[in-house]
Amino acid sequence: MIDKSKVTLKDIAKELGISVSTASRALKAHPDIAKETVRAVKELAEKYQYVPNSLAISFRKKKTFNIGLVVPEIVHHFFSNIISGAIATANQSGYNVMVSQSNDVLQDEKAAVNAMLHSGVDGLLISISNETVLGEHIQELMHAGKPVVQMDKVTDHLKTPQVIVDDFDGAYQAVQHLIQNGYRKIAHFRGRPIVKNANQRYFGYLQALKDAGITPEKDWVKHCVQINEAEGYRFAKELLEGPNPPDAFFCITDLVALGVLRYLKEQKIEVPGEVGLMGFSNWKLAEISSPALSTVDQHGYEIGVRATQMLLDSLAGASISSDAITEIKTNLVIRESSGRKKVQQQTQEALVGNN
Amino acid sequence: MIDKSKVTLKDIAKELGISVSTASRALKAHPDIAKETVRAVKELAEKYQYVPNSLAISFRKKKTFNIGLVVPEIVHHFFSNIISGAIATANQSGYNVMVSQSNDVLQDEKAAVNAMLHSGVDGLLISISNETVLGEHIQELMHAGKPVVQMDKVTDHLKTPQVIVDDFDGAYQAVQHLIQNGYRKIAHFRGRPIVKNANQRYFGYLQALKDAGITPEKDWVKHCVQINEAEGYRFAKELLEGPNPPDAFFCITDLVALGVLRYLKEQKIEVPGEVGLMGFSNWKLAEISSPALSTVDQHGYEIGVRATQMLLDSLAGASISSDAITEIKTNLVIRESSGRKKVQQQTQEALVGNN
DNA sequence: TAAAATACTGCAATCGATTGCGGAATCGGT
DNA sequence: ACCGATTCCGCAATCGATTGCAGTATTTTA
Repeated sequence: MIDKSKVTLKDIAKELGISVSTASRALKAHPDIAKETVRAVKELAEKYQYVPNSLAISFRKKKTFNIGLVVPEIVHHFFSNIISGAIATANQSGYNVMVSQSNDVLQDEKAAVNAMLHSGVDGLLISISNETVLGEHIQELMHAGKPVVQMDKVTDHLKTPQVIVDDFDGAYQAVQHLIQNGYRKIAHFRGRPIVKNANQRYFGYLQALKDAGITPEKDWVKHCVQINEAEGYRFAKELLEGPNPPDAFFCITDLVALGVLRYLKEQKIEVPGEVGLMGFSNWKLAEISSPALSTVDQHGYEIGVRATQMLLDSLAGASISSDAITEIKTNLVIRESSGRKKVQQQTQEALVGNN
Repeated sequence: MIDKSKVTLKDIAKELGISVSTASRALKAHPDIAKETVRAVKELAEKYQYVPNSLAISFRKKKTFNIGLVVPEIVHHFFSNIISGAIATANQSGYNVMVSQSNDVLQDEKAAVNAMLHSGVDGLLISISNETVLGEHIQELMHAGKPVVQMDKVTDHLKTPQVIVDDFDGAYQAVQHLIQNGYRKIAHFRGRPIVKNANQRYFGYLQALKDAGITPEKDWVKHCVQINEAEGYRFAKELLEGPNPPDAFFCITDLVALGVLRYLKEQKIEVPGEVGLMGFSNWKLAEISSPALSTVDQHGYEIGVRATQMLLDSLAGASISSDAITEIKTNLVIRESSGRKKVQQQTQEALVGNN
């Protein structure tokens, strides 16, 4: 019942009494081959459902039509979107995608990258772990002639094209939006300083304040150790119970923002109105929460698409300059949590000229 | 700078003035080879960082150490957990995983499965699309001698091992839990009847009612056309505005439950207390919502792990009976939304004997 | 000392498809 | 009838690693 026996060129050649080389050429209608022979070979190939052995092709051409994809976490809205976009794009061009994750652990990332190198991927898409700095393991792969494209979490130590989120601009817009809605005492719960994205968002936050003539308040910037809901809750409580409470929060991620929101709701603080809130990433969570969370969409799917296109182009022979940086613009997703601040006496004048 | 030139056995053999075959045997310390030769070869291999060409090995052994994984959706909490578990398990055994998605479209699934077949995976893990019935494309792969394991969304038309969620029991427990907390008028927003999982959950719901001596009410079972938040909202509104409102909702998925919750909050209906609510799947959403949503965890990661283990075993030569069904038990995640019903006169007697 | 056993090593085929090159057959031209 | 051109096809090498088998030393045994 089992039909392991795949038809090979040899089988076809033998049945037709011709050589394997002729059969091979006939299948691609080489001009050297008589039309009649071509016809006969193609007919038999059709009849036997001949499919060239891809392993043999890979071996000979030194090309597998597989690309590798390594991200810190698969179970993560943003990254799974990247994966989805990458796979869709790769599949369209006849490539398959091998996926692995680093769990933000350098050792795991090395293992994953090595596994991919040895399994013979043609190229690699990677979003590096928080622990990765130099990326020698990735260098090694590049030395083997495999093109690499970095996505989102990148390091400049690797001379590869990058497809990244414009975190700076995303943060800038988010904070600007809060300001335009009347909030001026804006806190920021940021990520770890070794993560470039976290810094960019922080800088965007600062710039937006600066451009609005607002002096940033050191105490309102908190470093999240964990990026989770509890952390948002903790810092919100700390600041709002303190002597100098802010009137808005811009959080590194939606999850943190929802922690803030939980505290605000517990304290029966009106959101929006008394306090404004912005997240980042546009998780499903943000859409469902109540009030619905305003946030910044990073277009993960598109990042996957663009990065894969670059990789495929470079695989197709295009010479992509190794310092090409593609910045994908974010867009503001304005829902409820960032709505207009209720005007009170002491802030009324601050609103003049804004809209 | 680029070092495409990989060292081959031939290089090593030439440098040592021995034959390729000797070099090959030396590397695996074949008893025929003199210790001295073995030493020399291993030393040189080390020096040149010789790595056997995996493409050549694959070609010769007809084995790629790649497995395929096809799910309906990558960007989905449950499936991305499956993927994560599968990859972790496969990697541990030196396998890489090629991932693709069907988008619940049969054509896409066929394309994905064919792509994997042709790229030479050793086996396949699949969660079929809603449109897949017979799965001839998967049959084809099985005929080519590739083992297949089905996960979660399965069809009995394919004679493969299955690793599935015990949806019946999960639903049973969820509904039982609502009953134990005093709810008796329990509605169910179910999924499409062609999806086996949806039916199992429905049957579990019915059984739990029956075992508690509750007669199911036809009108309280609604078929979700889309599995989304709006659908939950819509049906909740319809039932609660109707003449015979239920006092609890068991939903096919957390997302639908959150739609219900939104309506309940809008109507200032107390949750829990007046109305109890259970979701299914344990998305991140459920944890964050307020009140936090009680739900059923499906252990996606473990499903990925178990299915992959079966596939690897069968790849390692173990004969897995083709009708082996591994049912992964769910577990109840009791949070807030299913809390005890407030006792009112007309239902008080119904609670006697329950706890 | 010759024969047999032992210890090493290499030749060549194999996996399946591709391709440079040379050879055979047919045809046309003179 | 002979020679060059054209048409069509196959041999053999190649990719890199593996392995059955045969062959050559070297040592042991009788």
